[in-house]
Amino acid sequence: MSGVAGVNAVATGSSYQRIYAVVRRIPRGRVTTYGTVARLAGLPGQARQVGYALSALRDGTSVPWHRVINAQGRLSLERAASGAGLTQRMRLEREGVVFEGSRVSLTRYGWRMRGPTT
DNA sequence: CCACTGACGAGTG
DNA sequence: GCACTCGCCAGTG
Repeated sequence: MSGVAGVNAVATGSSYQRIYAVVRRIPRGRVTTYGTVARLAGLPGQARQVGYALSALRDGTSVPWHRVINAQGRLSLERAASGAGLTQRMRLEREGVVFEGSRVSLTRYGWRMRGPTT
């Protein structure tokens, strides 16, 4: 089971738990970028690590991973052949998030809006 | 130890 | 909007 280190790291003091803790704080109907999660988790500049941590999650997790998208406002999983991107989009739309084509307006749905005032 | 890859980000042309 | 480069960290061969 050492597929991916940290899957069970929930019991240890890994950075993973910090990342999950931040993701759990994302309000419903709102989205956040990997970079933001990384920064709030105390791992500035390690957006990649966030994606790595989220990839370790499995079905049935209590972490709302679908609210985490990339800085382009697009789903990093949209390219995934597993079809996970569709699941993510479906869950977001169900929370009221509207897609503009294949993109979400971070200015409007981004958590902790730092964009210009609409 | 080195090379490659990966749910990323920011900068440049 | 798209393609390319560099930076970051961890896992794997």
